[in-house]
Amino acid sequence: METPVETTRERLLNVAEQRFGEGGYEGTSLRAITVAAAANIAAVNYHFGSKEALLRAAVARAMAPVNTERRRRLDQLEAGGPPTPEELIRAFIEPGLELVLRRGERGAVVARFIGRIAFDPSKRIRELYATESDPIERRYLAALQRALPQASPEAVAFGYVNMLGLLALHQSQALSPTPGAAGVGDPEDPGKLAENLVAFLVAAFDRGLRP
Amino acid sequence: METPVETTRERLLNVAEQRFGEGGYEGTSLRAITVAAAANIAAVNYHFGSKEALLRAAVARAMAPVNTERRRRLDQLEAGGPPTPEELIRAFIEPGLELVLRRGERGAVVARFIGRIAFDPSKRIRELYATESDPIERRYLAALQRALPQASPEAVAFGYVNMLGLLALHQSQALSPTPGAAGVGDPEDPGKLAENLVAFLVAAFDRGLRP
DNA sequence: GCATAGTTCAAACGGTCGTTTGAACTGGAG
DNA sequence: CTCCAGTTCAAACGACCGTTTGAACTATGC
Repeated sequence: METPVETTRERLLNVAEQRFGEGGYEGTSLRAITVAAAANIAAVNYHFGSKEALLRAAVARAMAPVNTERRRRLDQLEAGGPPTPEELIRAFIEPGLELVLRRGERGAVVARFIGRIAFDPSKRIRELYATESDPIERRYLAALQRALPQASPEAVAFGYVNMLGLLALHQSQALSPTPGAAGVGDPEDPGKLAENLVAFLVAAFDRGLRP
Repeated sequence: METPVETTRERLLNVAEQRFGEGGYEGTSLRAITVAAAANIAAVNYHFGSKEALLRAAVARAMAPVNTERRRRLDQLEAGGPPTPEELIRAFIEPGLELVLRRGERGAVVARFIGRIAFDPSKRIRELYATESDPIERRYLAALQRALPQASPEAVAFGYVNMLGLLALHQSQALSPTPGAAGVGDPEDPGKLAENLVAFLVAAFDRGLRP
């Protein structure tokens, strides 16, 4: 087969999601990224325009498969009867965990990167993440509301924020064993983490949302 | 009464928790802090020794009343019969939300700061937060395990991490209206947020932890 | 008044930051 | 071979970073 040579652009994106996920946006310098990517310092501005544009491109590339899978599952669910809360929660959580965690080291790097971005309280980064995942999130919110007609819109939004936050938490802890909290980010069986998280959230949604 | 003049040291701590909470540790410069505190740039190194030491001092000061209140509640609970999961969750969440949110703007600033620190995936900052809250957290973990004897230690730790994460999430969103998720960080009634969060977590702990 | 410990100050230290420049290289099209 | 658009490169830009210095100020005890 032909040799799939990594372009400078791809190497920059790979290293960016590794370093940004590890040290955060402000805590990672372009020089650290370009050195690790075996690229010239000017390459970032040539290919992306700025440091922030590199972040934006990395977020878009990392989120694309997750969003695609979520859309696919949501389509499939809504094609059948009205989905249950559990089905919706599963369709949201699993693409975020399995899809990246099942891909070994590289997948965990992507997960940590996504989690850290989704997590970040900084205004600029929050907006960046929001624009990337806004449309699909609206669909989930609406579907959740239909599945939980007895809950107020505020309660559904509250549950959704919590689901998003917990997913980001466990994503950002990929590659972080956190020995105090055993079994959480168990790299041996990411599916188990997904099951635990889904069960936790289903219980909270079903009985923990005040009307 | 005597005029309670704020010392330079206090002003630095006040501004530090505001700016660190807003822009993160790496994203906030000592110059920005000292200017806002009407102090000389050298004041930080004189009073604290370094930027990181300033962060450490700010974390310690902000967490102290929360930890004290948690200890007090835990003592009180354990003086009576064996506490229920709900009582334990309440004793953990409420000091983190009410104690700071009930104090107006300043309290919200402290909450955001604590939440952001507890939230931060960076190694150095995680360790800093851990040393500050480790002893009391061990007590909570042990008490939770006793209150949930049917759950495995891994499951209890998983629930605990989620509780910690959701508290940090809502703390860090103090001062952030997040219009999409209405009612979440409602500054008008922080007690309501505490109630919602406790109910959410109690349901998850009671029925969402796999054995 | 004077010494002294505590605090503040302007100024500068060496380093690193994101970004820009213009020349050098690359590989395919004409 | 020539040309040229695309890419890489070393070098430098001004700005800002955390930290240090040593002198100046302040207030208290003698």
